[in-house]
Amino acid sequence: MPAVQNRLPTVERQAEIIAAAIELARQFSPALITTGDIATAVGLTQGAVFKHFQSKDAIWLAVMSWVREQLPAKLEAAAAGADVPLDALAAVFQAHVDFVVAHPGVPRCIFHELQQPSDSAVKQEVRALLLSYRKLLLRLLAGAVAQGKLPAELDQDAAATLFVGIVQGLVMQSMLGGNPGAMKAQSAGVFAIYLRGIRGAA
Amino acid sequence: MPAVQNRLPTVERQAEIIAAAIELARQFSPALITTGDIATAVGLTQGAVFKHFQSKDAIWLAVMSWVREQLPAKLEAAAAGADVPLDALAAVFQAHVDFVVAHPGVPRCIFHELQQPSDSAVKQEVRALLLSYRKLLLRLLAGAVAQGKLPAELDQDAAATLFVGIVQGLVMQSMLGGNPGAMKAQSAGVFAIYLRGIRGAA
DNA sequence: TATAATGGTAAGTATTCAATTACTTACCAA
DNA sequence: TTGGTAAGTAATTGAATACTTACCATTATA
Repeated sequence: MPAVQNRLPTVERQAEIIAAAIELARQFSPALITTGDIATAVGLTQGAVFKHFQSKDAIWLAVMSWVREQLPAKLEAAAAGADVPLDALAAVFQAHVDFVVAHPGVPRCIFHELQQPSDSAVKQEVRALLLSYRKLLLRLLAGAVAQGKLPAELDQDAAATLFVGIVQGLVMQSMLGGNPGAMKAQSAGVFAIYLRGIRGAA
Repeated sequence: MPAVQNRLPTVERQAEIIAAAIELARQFSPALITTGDIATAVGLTQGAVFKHFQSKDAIWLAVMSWVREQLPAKLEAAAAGADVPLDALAAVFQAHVDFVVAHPGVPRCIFHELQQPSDSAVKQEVRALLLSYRKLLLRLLAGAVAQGKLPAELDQDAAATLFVGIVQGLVMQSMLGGNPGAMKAQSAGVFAIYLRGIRGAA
């Protein structure tokens, strides 16, 4: 019967819950995060969570929606800030690394969703995210080829796949070590090799 | 009530359980695989599983031990079959892709373990696996540099990180599509870019 | 200022799942 | 044959966990 101090409108509370879920995912596997964990992180009782989300799944869906609204915007902004396509590629790479370092829980959520075999709404959100990522990369790669900065024989599909793979691989290896900050240290050297790879004549 | 037809010694039953767990992980997230699932896959009752493993965790530990005994052997064999270090690198890459295509459940188990933040015995097994992988790669890279096949200025650490990342990235993207076979199609183009990247002058 | 909606609590429900227990059956060596 | 051990079953236990319900306090509004 302690009176409620912090009564918040649903929209704000939802944002808090989403942030808490991402923050929890920094430390724990999303599979192990319970609605109770989220509730205490926000400072509510477990039941109160369901005043703002219909189900636990809806929370993760909202998390992915948040990512899908944040990350592409930052990547596009990074790309837009560069003059030539190759610089844009580097900027996008850096922006992605920065985002992951800032929100280490996000890749864990993505991995977690990818594990589900069924085509849940959440997984479709993830798929749409990676698809738009690929599209951005292909645009930049094609632009560089058009400007003669990359060889015309370049396998652009493979180059895009490799780009995404590099980031994902870095994330994975940083998760192994436990410190997402280590990503930044390795990212420069790794990207340099990538650049040489796509620039070198076929 | 039904008489037991198939009574097996623990060692064989353990092998069956390990195989069943890996096979189940092909379809379902390891987080969702229950001891009951494993039991019915093997054709036992749930309780019987615990005649062969002390805990559920012990099963996943055994799975990773199996991987740690299979995969490095195949990679080493692939490396040994090549004459020059650069061919060995390509062979190792191919062997790894083949292994993952043959056992798609394995990367899922690895991802799942990496999600656990604590230093469980299983995670240490994973860490040891990737460490020995890196060691093999660095050996091959250094060998190629010594023979003048790769530039002396090459950032070998970054090259090893990137190599592992490529495979992991491919796995991840194939999991997204749902068909692990797609990995093979992309692997050649991607590896070609990698090769150019490490071969190109710094 | 009365009232309805909202956001919260506390307690409960149904279910799932790892692990245990009590007991049975197959196998093997003496 | 027999007795011990290993490998199995069926049933149960206890702890989590997602979600619900009954109720209460705050807030906004008519």
